Amino acid sequence: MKKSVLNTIQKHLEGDFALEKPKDLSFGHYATPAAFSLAKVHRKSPMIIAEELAEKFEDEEIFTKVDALKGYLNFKLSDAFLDTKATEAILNEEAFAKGEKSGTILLEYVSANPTGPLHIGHARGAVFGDTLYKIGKHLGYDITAEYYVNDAGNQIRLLGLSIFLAGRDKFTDLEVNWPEEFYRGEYIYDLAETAKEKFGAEIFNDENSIDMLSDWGKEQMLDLIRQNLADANITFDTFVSEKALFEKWEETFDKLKANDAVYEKDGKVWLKSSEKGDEKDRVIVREDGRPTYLAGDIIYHNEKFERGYNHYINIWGADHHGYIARVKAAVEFLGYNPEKLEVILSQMVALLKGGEPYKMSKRAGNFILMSDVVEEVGAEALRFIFLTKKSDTHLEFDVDMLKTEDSSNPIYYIQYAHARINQVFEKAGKNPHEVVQTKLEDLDEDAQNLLFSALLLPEVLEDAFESRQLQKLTDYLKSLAALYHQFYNKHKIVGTKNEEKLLKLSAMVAVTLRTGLKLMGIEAKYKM
RNA sequence: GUCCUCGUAGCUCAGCUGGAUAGAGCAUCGGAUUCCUAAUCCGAAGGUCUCAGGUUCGAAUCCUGUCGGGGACACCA
Repeated sequence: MKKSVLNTIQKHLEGDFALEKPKDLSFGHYATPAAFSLAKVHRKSPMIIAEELAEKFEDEEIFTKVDALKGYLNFKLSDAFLDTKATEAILNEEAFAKGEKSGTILLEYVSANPTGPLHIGHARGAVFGDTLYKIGKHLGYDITAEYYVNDAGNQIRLLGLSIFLAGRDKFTDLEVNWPEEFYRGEYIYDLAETAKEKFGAEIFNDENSIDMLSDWGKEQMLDLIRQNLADANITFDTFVSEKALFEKWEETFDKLKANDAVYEKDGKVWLKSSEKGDEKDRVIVREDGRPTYLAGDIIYHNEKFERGYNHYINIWGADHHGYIARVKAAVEFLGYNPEKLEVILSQMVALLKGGEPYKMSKRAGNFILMSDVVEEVGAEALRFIFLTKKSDTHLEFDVDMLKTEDSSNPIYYIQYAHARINQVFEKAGKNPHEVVQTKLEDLDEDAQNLLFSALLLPEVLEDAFESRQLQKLTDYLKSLAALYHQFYNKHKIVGTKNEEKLLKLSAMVAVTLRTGLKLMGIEAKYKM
């Protein structure tokens, strides 16, 4: 819709101009302040320029009215144009708001260490990533959703050790010397219990079983993580193992050396990241020859770029902020364009319950499990609440609020609008396809505004995706639902002389709500 | 200390590539149901957009600074 408008305006207006929403829909559907900037060039008043411009649009069919007001140029779309768009959408719902974008994107998100279940902070990145994925695909991008499994390094051994000690504590009489660092939390004891059933309690007598428990525990945790994700309607295309990637370390290291990216000092190997915008150089191989975590990420990003995507998006926790510069530096040293790598930070989530704050900690046992929250409020409410806020701002919400089934819970508000529409059709004894050929003409202002709003989904989706601000979609759906509720309260539909028109209008609203919800991983309700 | 972020209604937040009278939800108060679901709607009240400068036709929006909250500054992942 916006595209048609832009094309038409371009016929009469040269150069760049901003197309925006008028303050008030009664002014028109679209507006441009172009006359203000032209005023400078032509040394004429913006009012006069706007009026001259308005006249040029008199013969355009998609507009019924183009007028100048206080220097703004306001465009009002014709009923026939809006009707055509609505008819297309209702007849071919699957294609509604689909875009024609092209290009491949590798989207990496969650990538939580397989050392424990997902917590509420992971859930935010997961929901954001999954929704970005769904919307991007709808717009036409070829996107791959990838999970980077950190299955190498200390933390996996720590997992094995933690299980081992928990088993020793629970199933043997041996004394347990708890080290400074280990994984706490009930799930470790659950794992020890399962391990006992599977391997026998005697494994807890032998420290040699720690390695085995590490590998086994990691697999268990990955299964659990996959399950946590699936419970929130989140799936991935690919899982990439850090451990497996280390086979390519020599090869990647040689490439860095060939590109003069590293040097040796104090027995360690350093990446010259400060040459590429990082604060300082970073160690990538320790004195004892073990590569650091950064080395793993360098291999991974080299491998990612070898796969040849057009664009790369990583969704990281906000605590990884300082990590961006060094990874980008590495990418550049590897001979790739670091601008193709985009990092989206997902900020902390503060969870409240009954107004009391929860404190989260990843290592300690008192973090809030994603699965607990999903169980408590449902996957859909969780997804929705995470999507109502920008990913890079702190989010605070109270689980008690999400448990209520009234207007303080925004998802019910939208669902209710959708269910209402279905109810109206039931009362009328018709279905959308029976009324789709009715022409939407001579609508009153309320109906026209509602129709226009329902047709905005394509541009909202594009805006939300390109700006990575998915709250634009939730905001839009909330306001569309509000418009429908208002309309419903004000205008009777069933049994009126405008019944067919208003049913078609309702059907259009339902298509938009349903499509928008679907892209957020939420199924529209037909009855409540 | 350096860097990054945020600061808008009582609360949680939109708005920020400069543009028309700064918005929503919640909470508060008042009202609407013989009529398609009142899980809704209508109305009222609520603001020095942290503060101070600057840029210009125009600043919540951009710049500088200030104060306040949060975060990052590993050979841990």
